[in-house]
Amino acid sequence: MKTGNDDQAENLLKPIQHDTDVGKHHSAVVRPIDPAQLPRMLQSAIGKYKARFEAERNLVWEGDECGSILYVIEGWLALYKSLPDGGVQIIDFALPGDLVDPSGADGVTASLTVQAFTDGAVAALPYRLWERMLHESRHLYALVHHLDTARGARRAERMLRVGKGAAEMRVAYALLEFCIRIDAIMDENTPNFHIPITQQQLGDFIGLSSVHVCRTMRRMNRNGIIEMSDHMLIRVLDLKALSAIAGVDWHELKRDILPDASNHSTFA
Amino acid sequence: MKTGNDDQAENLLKPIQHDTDVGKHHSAVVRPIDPAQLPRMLQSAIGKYKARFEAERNLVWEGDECGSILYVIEGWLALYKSLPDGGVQIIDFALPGDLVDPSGADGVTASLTVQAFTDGAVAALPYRLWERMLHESRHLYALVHHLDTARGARRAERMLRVGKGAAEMRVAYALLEFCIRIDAIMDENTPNFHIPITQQQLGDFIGLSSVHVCRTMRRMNRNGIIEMSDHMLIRVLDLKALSAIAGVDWHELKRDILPDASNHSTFA
DNA sequence: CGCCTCCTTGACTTTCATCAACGACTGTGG
DNA sequence: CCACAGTCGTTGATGAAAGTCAAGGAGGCG
Repeated sequence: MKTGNDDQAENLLKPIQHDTDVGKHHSAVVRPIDPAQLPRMLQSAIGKYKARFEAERNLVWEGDECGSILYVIEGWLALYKSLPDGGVQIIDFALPGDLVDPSGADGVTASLTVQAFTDGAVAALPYRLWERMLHESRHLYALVHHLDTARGARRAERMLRVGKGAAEMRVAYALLEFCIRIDAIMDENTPNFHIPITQQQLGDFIGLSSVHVCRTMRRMNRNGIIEMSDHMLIRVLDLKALSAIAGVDWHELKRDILPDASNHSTFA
Repeated sequence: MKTGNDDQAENLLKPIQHDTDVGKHHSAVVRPIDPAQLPRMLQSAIGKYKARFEAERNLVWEGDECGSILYVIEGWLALYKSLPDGGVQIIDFALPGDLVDPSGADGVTASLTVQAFTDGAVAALPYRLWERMLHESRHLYALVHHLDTARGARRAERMLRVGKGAAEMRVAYALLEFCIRIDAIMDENTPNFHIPITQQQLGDFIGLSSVHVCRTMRRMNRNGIIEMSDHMLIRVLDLKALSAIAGVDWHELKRDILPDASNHSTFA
């Protein structure tokens, strides 16, 4: 970006921090920030507000009123927006353990559509209840904030590639993102996972046509980087090459986008 | 997206809501959610942690450790990420009154770079302090959540257009987003505003080359839709046409992305 | 005045979308 | 068990949209 003073510039934040208050990042964690604890913490609310859904069902429509947070218990949800001309962009996927707040700035109107890509179940927690729960449990609040941060980083990472990356990079990145999020089975470092989406939908996720997604994946296949079978059962043969194409370092990416107990330093 | 049952499908959420708890969206607002109150609420913290910066200064670097939230007091900040090959994507701009949390999922590593585009000032509030403040004031928490939601909707709206929109749409949308965010002076419904960025940077914001941004804006100019002068002093002559190109309804867009006292229904 | 950054325009190239056709597979109903 | 329709993935041909390269012009600033 703007150049000319990168050398002389210091991280502005460092000098600002008043060490008495900051406490740096000492590792004295009070309670671990582990999203896996969410289901236990939400147990009673989940019991009360649980609802099953079927694949292809829309749970929320862009523009509708919406009074609840969704906690995904099981299944894949797609969050998407559409253009007047019919174009669709999937903003994000919500996987089990994720929270979805569809509302926009007014707090009641959904700013995107939430569609089920598989059968599954959610707990639809009313905003009022949710706000109360967050306020009553600092630990819950910390967990949720952790998920928020991870989601933000994930979307930013994708926006970078949709905005500035070529088709290969977009596809490679998307595969790695899935890979990390679903914690793919690593068989001798060759991730192996299934994603319940079509190439068309993958295209809607990364801003490509289905045809171009197909071509790109085939090329990666021919180059021995990935293997596909049976409707998006992916096997990453060459994780290094795929990461290189995606412009990603596997560990850095995990650190940035994976909400996980082993991946959080807290200041609390 | 997937079709075939849109007609029969109901908004899943409605039946789930237990009305006793939901309370719908009754307009009995306890305290208005007004971001303009933030400076007052943060007064003492701002006083303690305020720091000035100059244009082109980087406040945070992607990958660095980072222990503070930034509250923007004055000036424009750009949040961007870069690719190994040098490509840059501006994820968002932070304007006065906005909050910036640069950290990724691990809570301490910045997932993006924060650069000043103008002179200005921030308050860099240490995470610990920030968390405590949020927990102690439900009202502050609600305000911050309001800002979060607006930011999310704003980024989703942009992602939709970067992913699926042509150059004209991306440019038109970006202009409208600026227009709304800076609350442009409306002279007989012709917004008039200055954005402190070059065409190159506008391109980095919406995934276009500077050359193409230029061409696109010139075309809009020739068509009598906008007027440009003096390095990005923009005058929107035909707001309707610009909105149509952007695929946006002015009021809906405001409702979705503008954090504002007049634009929030609360459940509290 | 000269330098520098930014905008502007033209010429050319590359990438990707679109259109179209076909094969593989799935489930369905006869 | 076999047509069948439907969806999805695959491939080729073609065209449009946007990137790149290059050169010039306008304004700001020392």
